[in-house]
Amino acid sequence: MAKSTENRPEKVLLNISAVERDTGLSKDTLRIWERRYGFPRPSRDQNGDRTYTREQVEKLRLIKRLLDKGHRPGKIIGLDDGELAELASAAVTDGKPRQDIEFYLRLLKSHQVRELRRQLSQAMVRHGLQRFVVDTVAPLTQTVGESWMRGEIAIFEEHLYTELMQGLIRNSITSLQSQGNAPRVLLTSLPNEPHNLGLLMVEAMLSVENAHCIPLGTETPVTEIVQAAQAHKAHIVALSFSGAYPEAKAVEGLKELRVMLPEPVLLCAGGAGVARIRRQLDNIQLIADLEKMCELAKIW
Amino acid sequence: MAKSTENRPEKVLLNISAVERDTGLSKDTLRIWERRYGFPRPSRDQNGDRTYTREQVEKLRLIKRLLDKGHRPGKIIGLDDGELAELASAAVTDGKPRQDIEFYLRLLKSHQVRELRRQLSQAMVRHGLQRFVVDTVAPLTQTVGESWMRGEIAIFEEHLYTELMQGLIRNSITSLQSQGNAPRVLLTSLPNEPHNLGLLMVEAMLSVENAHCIPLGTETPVTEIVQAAQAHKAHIVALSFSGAYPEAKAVEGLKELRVMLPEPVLLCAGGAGVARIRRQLDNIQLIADLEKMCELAKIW
DNA sequence: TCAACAATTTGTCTAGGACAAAAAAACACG
DNA sequence: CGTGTTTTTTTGTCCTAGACAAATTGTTGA
Repeated sequence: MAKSTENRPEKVLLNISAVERDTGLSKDTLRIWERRYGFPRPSRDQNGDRTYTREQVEKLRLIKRLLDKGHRPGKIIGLDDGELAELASAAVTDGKPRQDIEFYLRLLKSHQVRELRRQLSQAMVRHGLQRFVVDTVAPLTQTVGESWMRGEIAIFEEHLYTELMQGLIRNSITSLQSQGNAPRVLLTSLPNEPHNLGLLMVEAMLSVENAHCIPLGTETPVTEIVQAAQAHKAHIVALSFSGAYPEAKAVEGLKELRVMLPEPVLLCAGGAGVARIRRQLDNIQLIADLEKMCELAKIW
Repeated sequence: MAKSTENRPEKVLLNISAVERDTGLSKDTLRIWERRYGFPRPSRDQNGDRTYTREQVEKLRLIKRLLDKGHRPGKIIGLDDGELAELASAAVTDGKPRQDIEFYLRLLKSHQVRELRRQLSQAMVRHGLQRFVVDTVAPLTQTVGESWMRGEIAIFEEHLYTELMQGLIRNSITSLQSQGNAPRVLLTSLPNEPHNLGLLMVEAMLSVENAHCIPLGTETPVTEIVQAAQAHKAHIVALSFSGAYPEAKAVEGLKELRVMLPEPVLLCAGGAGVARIRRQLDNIQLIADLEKMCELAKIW
């Protein structure tokens, strides 16, 4: 049955299944890359099964991230580590540097989690939830993502950041319960879109505006979203798409949802994944930034 | 490239990739089941690719759940829907029915989210966080899962429940900050294990015991876990596995992690996914229930 | 400048064979 | 009658290698 990983004490080698798990690249893709581009070229164990080194997996992860940014496999899989790193750095946003953001990032990098939480918590109180989300959480999240790509912070640090931030925002939201004649907003993402932070930011913004949010978490199938909208008599359905989400899939999913949702329900989509979409979609609101979402809710 | 799901308005058929995603059964497994047992026998599209019906996917999901419960493929693939439903019902926990759990479940089914939150919140205050987690959250979560299996609640209702419960627990945790000489516990799950509720329960239990929890969220690659443990000088690394996680993968991942972690770090694994594992693993603590985890932390 | 068409790139699907690990069954022994 | 030990069966994952549609890029013509 399971062809388990061989545990050589010195050199830990991974089988194809483990690499799929750690990189998000399917076994089929790994095999065909090897056939076409000659990388990765794993050695074989005594059964003839592929065994990948740590270095190969690291490089694969970087490549995956660059693919998400729009690069093409054929162009970047032959590049050596230095050239890849260069590409990763090239993608940096050119906006003016923000001192506070840099400060938070330093705290994250030096693993001072408590201090980071304390500082962020203070900032939240000082500026109010909405400004905090727009001016701090959003840019900081983007900066963290970019730093990760440049290899300046590790995945686990990004995880830790996400978890910490979720805790902070969730905590403020619970104290905000909508009252009176509030619009009901269903919040979720489509399958294969696991990022929750964007949704949480929207929820925070809307909760301040006294909207009644119904968060379904991430990765809800289309049919289920429709059922949920019906069951909770939602006025608005809002979806989030991260930059890694394929544009075509997003459009496809949104159209499908629009057809299945009752006419009067407002369908919104936001996040870096829809910022790229140029053409208009009938009866679908593409939200450029968080504040626009609030205006929509206010109109109700 | 991507052979995307065909969206015929009338009959929605799924390709093998979508079925893998929705059932958790690998493509290889789906194909070999078809070859060996004759189920599922999908029809083919114009390209000769397998196309599965909703009914087939439903049955596969049920079978998957039964496998996780300990049944064997050869014995149960072949049974018709009625016999499977019978098995599923037979698998229901035989403990005495709990009135409160049933009550919460009714609230969830009737979409009275606010009332559900209010009631749960009250129960938490009344019994304290630890008892609440052990006596209410754990069994309720299990019941919700079982209800889903029997088709009694929808996926979106399960999503809503998870989201609500996460909010509740996270909220209580934030007020608990460890002090003094506390053991540092790293909490996360391996890639392909997205369930966060179990981790959150553990975090709640441990936080009450004044442990210093470092939650990394879900799906952290093995190498990152190792780095994180080092960076935060963790005394304990705790992983969570849901029932759907393949046993072989769990064992494989744990062994790999054990090899790479420094000797003195205690490695623990809990959740329904490890409850099945019988044989002992060297230097790996398999945790049967939440309270055991606390005892381990107390020893520190 | 933009649309239409052609070429290339890329990921996923197919088939069937092989085999190791796990589980079950059969067996031997006290 | 239990309890180790060995065989047999079950089961999932790996392999190779070919095919092809969808996405992307490049080219042509108005």
